[in-house]
Amino acid sequence: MISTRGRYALRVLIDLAEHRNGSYIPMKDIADRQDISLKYLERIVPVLTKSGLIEGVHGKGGGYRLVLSPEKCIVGDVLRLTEGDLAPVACLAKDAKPCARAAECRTLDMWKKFNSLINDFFDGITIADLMKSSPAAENYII
Amino acid sequence: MISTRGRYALRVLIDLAEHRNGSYIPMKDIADRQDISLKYLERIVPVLTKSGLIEGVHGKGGGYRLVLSPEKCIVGDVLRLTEGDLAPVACLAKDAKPCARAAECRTLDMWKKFNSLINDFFDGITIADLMKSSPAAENYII
DNA sequence: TACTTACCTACTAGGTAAGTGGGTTGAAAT
DNA sequence: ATTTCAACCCACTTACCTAGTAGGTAAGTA
Repeated sequence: MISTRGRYALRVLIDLAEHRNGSYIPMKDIADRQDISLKYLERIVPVLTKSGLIEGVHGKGGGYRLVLSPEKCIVGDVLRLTEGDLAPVACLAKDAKPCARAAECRTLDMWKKFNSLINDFFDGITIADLMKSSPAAENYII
Repeated sequence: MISTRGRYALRVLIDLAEHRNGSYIPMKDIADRQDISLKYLERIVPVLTKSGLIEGVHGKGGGYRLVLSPEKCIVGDVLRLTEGDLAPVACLAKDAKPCARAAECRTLDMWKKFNSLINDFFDGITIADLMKSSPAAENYII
């Protein structure tokens, strides 16, 4: 289940992309437009700044700006950053302790394939894909 | 994230399938073999009985037995039963209240496609696929 | 009657989600 | 220099969920 952290982060990036004009956009504007608590956004957004996806400047006239173009901004990266992990089961999480039953596990292979499916799906979508009427993964071949 | 409920349920069904000989298998045997708390399994399993996937008989010589053949036992059904829902976002859950922003949401389409991807993936796998060395979704075309 | 096994309800400890409140730091405008 | 604005940081809260455990009852067989 993708939590509000990941979903809100995506909406912030889409908003930044759609209102992109070179200047900085205050998070308060985005919070108002997206109808999300400003305080909560302030807790979510720093991870995007630290990873270099967006940049923020303090003070009057400040705010946030996309660093990458929307075409280069991968949804999978955003979700992995904000959600911590996209692993569908505990044993595939990045901090998981090795499972003693792995060798005999009948389901591990399925979880691994599902894990790849998830990551590949979101790595195939960019913020640019989500702008406008968002055909999104329209061209994802299934 | 698939919780232990869903994962344990699958392991119970695989165990039942692999030890299937017409008689009833006590949950204690499965709990021992799978190294899962019997008490916890007793809380998870009734939903499988109620939905008709397995049947349980009381008393000595009792236990559980698969009703369907492993080939007809769909992993997607098991997970939807035990996890309640496989929806990746709150707004697509079966008890979700309608979202006021749905018409203008740039991400809804992506979540819907992801939702289909998840359900289709698990609906394409049966308990029979998971038995033995479990090539699982080896033949799932991506 | 004794034993076994499914089945049921209530309870608990620990963790996570989704925020809120109250600040501090940094930069621009006055 | 001072005010103003906005990013940034940290502690806290409320509610809910996960992964169990405890203690039974119901139903069937030996």
